[in-house]
Amino acid sequence: MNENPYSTAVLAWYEANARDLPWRRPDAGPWSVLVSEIMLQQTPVVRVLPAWEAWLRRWPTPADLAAEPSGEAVRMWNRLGYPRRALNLHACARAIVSRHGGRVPDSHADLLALPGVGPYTAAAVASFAFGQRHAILDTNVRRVLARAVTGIEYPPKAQTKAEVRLAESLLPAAPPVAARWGVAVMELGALVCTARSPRCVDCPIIDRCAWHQAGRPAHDGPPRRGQTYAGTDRQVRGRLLAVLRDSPGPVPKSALDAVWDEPVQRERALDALVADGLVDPLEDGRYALPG
DNA sequence: CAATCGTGGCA
DNA sequence: TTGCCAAGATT
Repeated sequence: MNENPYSTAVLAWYEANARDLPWRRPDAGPWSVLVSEIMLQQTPVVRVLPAWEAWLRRWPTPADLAAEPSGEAVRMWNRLGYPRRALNLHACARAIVSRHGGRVPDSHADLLALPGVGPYTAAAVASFAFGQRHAILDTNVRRVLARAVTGIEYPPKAQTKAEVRLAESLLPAAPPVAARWGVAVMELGALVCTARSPRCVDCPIIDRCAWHQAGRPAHDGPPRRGQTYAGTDRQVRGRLLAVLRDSPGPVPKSALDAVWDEPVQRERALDALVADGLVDPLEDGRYALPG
C-alpha cells in the first residue's frame, strides 16, 4: 500500500464527515461535475448550490447549453461573480459538442484544453468524475499541506512547484483511493483546517500536524493582499452587466451611463466588457447580452 | 510573474 | 465598519 502518513485518518474522517453535496452523488455525471467545478472557482459552496441546481435543470447536457446563445449563460449566471466563467462554460459546451461528440472528455489533456479549465479544474474533473489519479491542489489542499507537512500557517501567495511535488508525493497508488484522498483533503480544509480559526480539536491528523506541534506559529512575512473592490473597474463592470442581466432585451446607453458618474472609468469598463464578449454593442447604439 | 477578474458573508 | 476570504484561470 503506497499510502501516506495521513491517508488512513483523513479518509476515515471524510467517510464520517463529508457534506452531502449534489455533485458528489453517484448519479452526478461528468457534466454536472464540470459545471460545479467552474462555478466553485473562487466562489463559496453555499452560493453555488442553488445556481448549480438551476443550471443543470435548464441544461442537463452540454448539447443543451451549446444550442443557446452565450448571453443566456451570462444571464443565468446571475450574481455568482466572475461572469466570464459563464462564457467559459458556454464555450466548454460548444467545444465538447464539436470536438468530443457531446461527452465531457476524460483525459486531463483534453480537459485542460477547454476554455476556463486550468490545472486544478482539469485534475478535479478527471479525478472526481472519472476516478483517475491526479494531484488535487486547490486553496484548501494548499493550506492543509502547508500546516500539516510544512508547519506554516499559510501557503505562499503564488503556488510553487514544491507544493505540486508534495501533493504528487502524497497520492495513494490506486486511482480510486487517490481520487477519494483528493476530495477528502479538500473537505478537511473546508470544514476543519480553515483559513481563520481552524478547529484543530476536530482534526483527524492533529497528532501529525507540523504546524500544531510547533505551537501554531502565526504567519510571518508581509500581510496578505488587500483585495479592495470599491471604486475599481470590477465594481463598474459588475454594475454595467447587472443592468443588462436584469433587462429582458437591449438597453439604451443612457441606462448604462446611469450606474457610474465617472465617464472615463465607465467607458473603459464598458469597452472591456465588449472586448471580453460579455456585452454586445448593437448597430442602433443600444447594448445587449451577447447573442 | 503579478495583476486582473465579482460578489456576498462574516469576524 | 471593514478587511479577509471563498473548489482559479488567464494574460
